[in-house]
Amino acid sequence: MSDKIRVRFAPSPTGPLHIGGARSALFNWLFARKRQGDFIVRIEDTDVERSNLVSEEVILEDLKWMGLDWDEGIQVGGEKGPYRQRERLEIYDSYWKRLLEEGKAYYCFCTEEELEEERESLRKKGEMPRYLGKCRDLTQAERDKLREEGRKPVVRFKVTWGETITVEDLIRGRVNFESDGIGDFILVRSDGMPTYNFAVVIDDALMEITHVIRGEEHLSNTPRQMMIYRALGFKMTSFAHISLILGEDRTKMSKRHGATAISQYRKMGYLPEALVNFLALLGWAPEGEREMFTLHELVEEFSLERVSRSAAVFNFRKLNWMNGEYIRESSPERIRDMAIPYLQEEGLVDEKISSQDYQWLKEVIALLQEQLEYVSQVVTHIKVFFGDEIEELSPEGAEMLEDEQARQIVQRFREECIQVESWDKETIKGIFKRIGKELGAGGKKLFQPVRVGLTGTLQGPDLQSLIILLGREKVANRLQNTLHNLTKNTQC
RNA sequence: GGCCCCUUGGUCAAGUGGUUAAGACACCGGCCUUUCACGCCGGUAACAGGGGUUCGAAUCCCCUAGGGGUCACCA
Repeated sequence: MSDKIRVRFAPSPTGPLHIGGARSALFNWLFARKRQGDFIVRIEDTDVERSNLVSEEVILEDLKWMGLDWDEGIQVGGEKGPYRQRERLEIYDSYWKRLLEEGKAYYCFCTEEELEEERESLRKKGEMPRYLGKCRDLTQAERDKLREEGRKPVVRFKVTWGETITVEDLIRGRVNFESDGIGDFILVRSDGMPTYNFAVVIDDALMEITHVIRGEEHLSNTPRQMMIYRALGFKMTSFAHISLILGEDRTKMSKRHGATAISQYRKMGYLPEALVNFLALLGWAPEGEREMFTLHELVEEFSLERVSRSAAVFNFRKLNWMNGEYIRESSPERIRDMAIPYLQEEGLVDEKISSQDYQWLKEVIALLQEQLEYVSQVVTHIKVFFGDEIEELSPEGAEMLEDEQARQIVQRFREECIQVESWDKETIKGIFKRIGKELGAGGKKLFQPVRVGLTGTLQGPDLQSLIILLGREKVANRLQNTLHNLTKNTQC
């Protein structure tokens, strides 16, 4: 045994990996990597009703997608396994039996109704609803009798009253709790399954976890867990409770605030490094003013001391900005490859892409990528590159083409396009030059009519690049169609 | 309701007794550009309130208010 730091991420596989869990995992991972410690992933699946293997898979995939790896745990193994709580049942058994023998725990036969009644009356008195220990002093005979009646007992921890439990939290400092406010809590359910508070202690202690870094919602559970550590004579771990992530209405982030699952961001085409960078900045701040960091750089910068105590609102706009930054820095090839599935889904490109189209797409993406916030947006931006007709003539565009000269420019531009021998930037430039000279137009007056004729709007990607990538045929067809529709409309 | 945590601009946040109270997103303005976007430059905007302590408080203490979490045979 060494003084090596060991931290863990212990999700319960009852759904996808959420923003909050992802950030907890990230902070644990960063802490481990920074301090050359071990990062362990354990599955907390004692909730038989809700746990499922699919969720487990999804969570693990999302962690990997974020770039997090683990030294020990599920899938990779290790000496302190197994790493799925359902496979550790015998281990828990030995510990709760020991507590029972030492008189530190006891069987409780109370029914759900009895408990609810007790809670309700305490609530009415303005006290903390909790179990007051009714079954603490049951005799063996009484227990046998209740068992014969068919009651299935739970095992409760016997809380010592009149005690102050102090959590030395690495982020929050000292936090005191009175044991009188904590009722005898359940260690083992009537079906023999350990509860979270019990299993988590056994696992953290046996896996020699040195630092428990988790969400603030666990802070009030900590005194219970500390009591178990003590009762069993385990070495206490350090605790660090990170603040919650809130939605825009300042309540705990949930589905109604928008996308909360990591997989949703992945599906929308967010880059993992952007999401990770953004998450790192929620509740933690680096030393300088820089805020773009790779995972590797985050490891260098990270420290628990700079984790903030207050809750943070998840700001989608900033995430989008940051993701856009990462998209702009990415190679067109990468963004293209990410974009293809969305384009296929829209039917814009074939399932099987020719190498020519593949190349073409790269150039199109290179033009588009600066305005993307996330990759799936590509399907709307890329529409201008498809079809022989413009999607829709905008009012501003229509107004522009009311001008006689503008229409002439479009007409002439089309004619030149058809006649010209080659199809490259120089050629297109030459056409514009010629027409400009011929009709005495330049700048906006020269370029915008063509843009409108080609796209229907006043804005879009660089015009010359657009023309090249559209190809001669589409350019000619679109301009003709636009002109045709225009005259048709004016005649009516 | 009891217990616990939190409180710097709309949002993320720096700040740890003396600062013109950083920076980023968003917003507004300007520049660049054939347009949009990108980029660049600039601007609006904050210490929840009240008491102390101190020569001096965003920073330390107390109270109030507000927000959040938690009180399960869920984690």
